[in-house]
Amino acid sequence: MSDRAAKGSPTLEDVAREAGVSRATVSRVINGIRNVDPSIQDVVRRAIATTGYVPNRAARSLVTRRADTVALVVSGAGADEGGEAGDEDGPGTPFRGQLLADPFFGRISAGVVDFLRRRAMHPVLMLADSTDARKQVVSYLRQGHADGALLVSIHADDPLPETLVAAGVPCVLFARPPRPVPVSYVDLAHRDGGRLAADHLVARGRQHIASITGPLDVLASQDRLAGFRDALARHGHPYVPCEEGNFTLESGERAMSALLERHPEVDGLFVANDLMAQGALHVLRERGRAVPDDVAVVGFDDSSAALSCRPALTTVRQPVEEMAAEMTRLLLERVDQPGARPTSVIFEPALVARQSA
Amino acid sequence: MSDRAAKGSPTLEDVAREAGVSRATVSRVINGIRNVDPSIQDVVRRAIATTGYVPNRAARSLVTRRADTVALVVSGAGADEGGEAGDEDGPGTPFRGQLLADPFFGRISAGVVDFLRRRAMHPVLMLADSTDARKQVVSYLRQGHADGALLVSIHADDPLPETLVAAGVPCVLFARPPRPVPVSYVDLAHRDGGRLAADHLVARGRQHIASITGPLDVLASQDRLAGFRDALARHGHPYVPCEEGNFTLESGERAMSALLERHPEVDGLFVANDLMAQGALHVLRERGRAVPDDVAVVGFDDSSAALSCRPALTTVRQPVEEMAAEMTRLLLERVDQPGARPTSVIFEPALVARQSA
DNA sequence: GTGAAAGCGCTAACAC
DNA sequence: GTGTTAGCGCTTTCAC
Repeated sequence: MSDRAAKGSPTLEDVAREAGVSRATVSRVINGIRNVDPSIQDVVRRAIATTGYVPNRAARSLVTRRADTVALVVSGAGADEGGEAGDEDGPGTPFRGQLLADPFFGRISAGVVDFLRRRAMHPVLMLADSTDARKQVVSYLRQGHADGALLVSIHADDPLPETLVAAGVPCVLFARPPRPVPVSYVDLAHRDGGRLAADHLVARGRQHIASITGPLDVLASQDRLAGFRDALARHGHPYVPCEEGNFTLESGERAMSALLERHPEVDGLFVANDLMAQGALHVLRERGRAVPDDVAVVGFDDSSAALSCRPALTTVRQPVEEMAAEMTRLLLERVDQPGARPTSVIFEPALVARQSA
Repeated sequence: MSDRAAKGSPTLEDVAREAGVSRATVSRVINGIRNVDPSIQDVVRRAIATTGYVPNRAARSLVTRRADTVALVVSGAGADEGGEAGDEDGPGTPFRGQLLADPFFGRISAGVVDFLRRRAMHPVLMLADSTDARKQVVSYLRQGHADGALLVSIHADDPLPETLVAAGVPCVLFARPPRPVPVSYVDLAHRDGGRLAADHLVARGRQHIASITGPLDVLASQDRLAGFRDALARHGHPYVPCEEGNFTLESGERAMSALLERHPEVDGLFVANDLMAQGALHVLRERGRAVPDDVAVVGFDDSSAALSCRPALTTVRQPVEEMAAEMTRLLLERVDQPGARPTSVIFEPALVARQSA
């Protein structure tokens, strides 16, 4: 209601004068410090209301040395082209927006935003997809505009985690870093996810089980496959035909075609993410293989793609929003106690049974 | 490299001492103000390098009264449940993350981030999906943490545009507000989009043309339909069977079923967004109607859904990233000259021909 | 062309 | 329990 465009918004001083107390007292009331007489609290609160006072963040930050803001950094390697973020905008179109347009990242943001706003905080969105952009991120953080960084790394060879840690910036990663870095992270028990998929396919009576994996230089892909293989071995399946994809729909189609060529007998399939699974479904339909009757398909992520497929995808759910919330909690904790040693929190996946398997 | 965790990072004072000049001079060099002897500039720059100085944003903001940050606000009405943001996470699951997980919103973020970072700025992400959250947004902006707001409104009855304008917060909307508000916005020429779809279907020789519309309380839906109808009328089609959806996949399926029931003769279809079109495709396939031979389908948006469909969707492309970039440009302009009167910038859609029509 | 000095609005010792 | 006071690090007149 009050006019922000006016000469100047009211300051602590104004409120203090109005209330007939000192700035310090007003400050105490605002910051919820006890030691203030209830009746005076009332007077102050009334003065705040009548003046329309709003604290100035810059002034506060200057003295508290806190921005009360965190950065949400989506980070790739030198070039572009997303991995898990492989929601392509067109064949061969290395579209810049790719990373952010990925619903997977959207789920992360959702978890972060939802957690932060309870603390009246909000994330600053940053894209670090080039050397330059990475420098910008570091400089931005060093300027103190944010108290720390939530880092979602797309590429295995992303240098940002190390850079940030070296610069002394508090940060928490969304997944275990490929190279060991003394930093906190949240992650999924990807192996367990693979096991879940294997158990489900076996329970469905599948005999010829194969997999379309993610890029094998990504830890998550390796782990999903390893868990899947181990569980199958335990069920008496010593060998799992595999085809490597890169998390995009097109790569799922390619991998499915290749797999069908080499192993036409396949009747059970684990695909390392939903988007590739959707591609696999396309190819199976073209080839006249019924899903789930001829081939049972299990995806991974439980993304929106899983729901928009027909048949709807049975898939391994990552609790991405919860993971993101926990990542945020860890960061805030770390900002409060910069000394503490890094921790990790691992989440369990769950199988979501739909029509495809 | 320098240790941020150390006692305190270097200040202007430190640099000044190192360079043997005054704070003012260092400040001038940093802010690129002339009137500084080139040789002294060099000395200062060297001092900056050796001290590892980084300006403190809070201190700067305090005196410039600029945050050099903008807010990107995704705003719904009281409850949740997205319109254009209808990328549902499950039938009947009013998932909070919905809005942010929508690739449409992702494209907007991408455009915004991409534009801002050239100015070394980054957006603060805020979700305003409840009365409380809306208050938080206003308060946050009034605290001066951001210089203005980019507003992406999902619902027709969103009160935020008016609130923000009334509070004197510079802002720019992503689409024309339903109720007249003196505020700048960018938008698409939705009517032209409808016309594009109509012309294309007619050119493909379709005789029985129908439409699945978006929610008709949304201006964009109305305009897309109006443009579509007008163009068809010009081609001698006086009547267009319609079914209303709500931008979700499921609603597309429902609408398609209803349409097929009432108008089995349909051979051409315009769907107001790609996600509903994907749903329509599912139903058509179930019913044994070949696309595009039996029924030609044109979508809207050119989202990732259009590419993940089979057949791939012919659709009307919105240049969302460019629109978002322009929206950002308008906001920055407005922040610089708060007096200027509002403007609007309307973008033209383009037909992207793929397999479905 | 450069320096000195006055704040920006707030918090946090420290006195009382 | 409350007021006084000293800055936080920066920009920006205003002298020189």
